Amino acid sequence: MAERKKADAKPARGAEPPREIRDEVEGEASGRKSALGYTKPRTYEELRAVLASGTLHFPKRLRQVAIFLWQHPDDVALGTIVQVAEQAGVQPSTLVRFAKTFGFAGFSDLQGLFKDHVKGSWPEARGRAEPTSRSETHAELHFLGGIVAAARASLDRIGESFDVASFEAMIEVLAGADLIYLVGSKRAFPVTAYLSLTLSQQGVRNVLVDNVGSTAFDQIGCIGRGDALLAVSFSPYNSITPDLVAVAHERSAQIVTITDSTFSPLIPLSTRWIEVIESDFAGFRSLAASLSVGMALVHGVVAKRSAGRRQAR
Amino acid sequence: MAERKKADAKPARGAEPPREIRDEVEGEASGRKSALGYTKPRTYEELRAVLASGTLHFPKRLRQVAIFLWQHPDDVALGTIVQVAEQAGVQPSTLVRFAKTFGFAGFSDLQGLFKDHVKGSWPEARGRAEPTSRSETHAELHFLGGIVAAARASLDRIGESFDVASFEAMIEVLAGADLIYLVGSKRAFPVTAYLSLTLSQQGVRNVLVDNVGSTAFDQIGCIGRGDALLAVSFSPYNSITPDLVAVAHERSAQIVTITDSTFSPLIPLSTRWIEVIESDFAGFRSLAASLSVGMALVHGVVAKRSAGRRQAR
DNA sequence: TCAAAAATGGAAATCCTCTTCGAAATTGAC
DNA sequence: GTCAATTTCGAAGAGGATTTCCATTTTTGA
Repeated sequence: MAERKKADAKPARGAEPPREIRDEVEGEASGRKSALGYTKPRTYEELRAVLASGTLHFPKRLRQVAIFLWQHPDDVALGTIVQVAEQAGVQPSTLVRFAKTFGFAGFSDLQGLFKDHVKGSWPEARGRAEPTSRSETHAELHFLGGIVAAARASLDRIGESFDVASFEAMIEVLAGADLIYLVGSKRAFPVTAYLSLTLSQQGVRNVLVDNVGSTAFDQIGCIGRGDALLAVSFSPYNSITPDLVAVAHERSAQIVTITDSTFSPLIPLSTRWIEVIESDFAGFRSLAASLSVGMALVHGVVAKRSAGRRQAR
Repeated sequence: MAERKKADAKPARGAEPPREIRDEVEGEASGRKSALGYTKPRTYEELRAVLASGTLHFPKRLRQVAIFLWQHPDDVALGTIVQVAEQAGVQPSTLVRFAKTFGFAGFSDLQGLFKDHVKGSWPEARGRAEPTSRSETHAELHFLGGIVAAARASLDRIGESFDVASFEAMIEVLAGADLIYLVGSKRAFPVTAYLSLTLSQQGVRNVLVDNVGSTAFDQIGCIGRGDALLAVSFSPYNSITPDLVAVAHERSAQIVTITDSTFSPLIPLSTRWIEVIESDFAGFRSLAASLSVGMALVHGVVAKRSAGRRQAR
C-alpha cells in the first residue's frame, strides 16, 4: 500500500480524463483547462456525491470501476490494487486511470479516502455478527450461510436507504398505465417473471417481454403513449434491456426502473427509478431485495387501481 | 501491503518468542518445544481472547504493541507497518517480532486478521436497519416492510430446521448427473430460471423446462437414466410439474425436489427432497429461502464437479 | 465507410513495504 | 561489577505493489 507523498501529477497523456468528464467539468467551471485537480474530492462523501450526480458519462471500464467503488467501499479500503481490480473485473491500470480522472495522484491517493471513511465509521461495529456459528462443520453449509447472509444484507439495505417519493411515484405511473410491460434480462428475468405472474393473478394485464423467439423488439414496438414499462436491470448493463427501454422511450411510453446503481443507462430514460443494491456471496448474487421491492410495487398498483375504481362509481 | 504466501518461518534467532511468553506457553501446553505455531489465532476474536487472558507477560515494547493492537484495531487493519509502528511508538521490526511470537509469518499475516474483522463487521455498522419505523405513515411502505419481514422470516427458517443430510445427498445426485433438467411452474419458475442461468454461467449444462411452445413433455421425454431432474414445487400442487416429474420418474431419471410441505405429490417420486417453507404477507409470497437454498445447491454441484475433475487427473 | 480520437490491456519500470539480520542496549543473576 | 541471556534498534536486501507507457482495440464524428 503505497502512500505516495508526491502530488506533482504531470500532465502525462494517460492522465487526461475521458472526454465526457472533461467537457462536464470545463462546462461547469468555465475555462479551467487543467482543472480536474480543483474538483478532487476531499472526503469519501464528496466522492460519493460526485459519482451520484449522475451527470458523468463514463466509458465502460471506468463505469465498472465507479459502480464497484460505490457498492464495495470496504473492499476498496482494505484491498490492494490488484485485489480490487480483480473483484471489479478490470485491470489495475484502469483503477489508476480512474483515480487520475478525479485528480488523485494515483490509486493509493484515492484509496486513502476509503480508508478514512471506514476508519471513521467503524467503532460502532465491534463484537457483533456471528453469521457462521454452526456452519463450520460442512463447507456447503457455510456457503448456504453466506448466501442467506447476503440476502439478509440486501433486505437490510432497503430499510436503510429507500426513496419513498420515487417509489410512490412509480406506483402512480404503473397504476395509471393502460398496459404494463415488464423487461428484465439475465439475473433480472426471474424478478420480472415473478412480478408478471403476480400482476396477472391480481388481474392486472401485463406483457412480460421474455424474448422467446427473439421477438422482444417486436413486442416493445407495440408499446404506446398510454402504456408503462417496468424495467429491472443490474450491472453490468450489457444485455438488451437498455436497447428495449430506448425503443419504449422513443415511443413515449412512461418508464420506471429498478436498478442497482445510479450509473445505469436506463436512468436517463426513466420517468422515475429506484435504487436497490443486492449483496452477493462468492459471486452468487441475491435477488431478495429486488423481489421485495417489486412485490411492493405490484401491491401498490393493485391497491391504487381498486381504490380508483371505487371512487369512479 | 504484502500478502506473502510463504509461511516457512525458519527458526531464526529473531523469531524466538520472548522468554516470559515461551515459559508461559510451555507451561500450559507442556512439552511443545516449537509450539507457538500451534497456538496461532485464526480469527481476530481468538487473538483478542489470547491478549485478554492477561497471563502473558510481555517485555516493554511488545506489551506496547499488544496494547495498541487492542485499542486501535481499525488503524492496524488500514495502515502500513510503518504507520502502525509510528502510532504505536515502536520499530517496524518490533511488529514483525510480535507477529512471529504468535506464530504468524509476519506482520502482513497478522494484519489479515484485522482486515477480515473490519470487513466482516463493517456493513452493519452504519445506521441499524429500522425497516418498519416510519412506515406507519404510508400504507405502501408498511406493505414493503411486511414483504421484507416475510423474506427475513423465510431465511430465518432455513437456519432453524435444515436437513443437511438430504441437502448433501441432493448435491451428490445432481453432481453425478449427465444432464440436469430443471422444472418449476408458476411461482417456482423464477427460482428455476435463476438456477438455470447460474448453472450455465458456471459451465454446468442444464435444460430449463419452461414449457414455451407447450413442449415441456417432449423435452422431459428425452430425459435418460444418467440424467437428474431438479423440481421446485409449492402448494397448491395443481400445475403440470407433478406430471412432468412423473414422466421423468418413469424414465428412471434421478429426481431431487425442493418443496414446501411433506404433502407434495413429488415426494414419493423423489430420490431426495428438502423442505423449504416460504412466509407470505397479505398473500404475497417470498422466494428468498428457495432461491438461497437453490443457489447453495448450485454451488455445491459446481464445487463437487470441479473436485471430481481434480481427482480424476 | 473511413479517419481521428479515446479508451483499454498488459508488461516494464519504479518505488515502497516488509522482512531479515547483526550490532548495541538492557536486564537480571551471581 | 561482571557476564550471559534477552530484547531492541536500524540499516540493507528481497519481494510486492503501484505506476507508467505504448501497442491495440473501440468509439466517435464526418
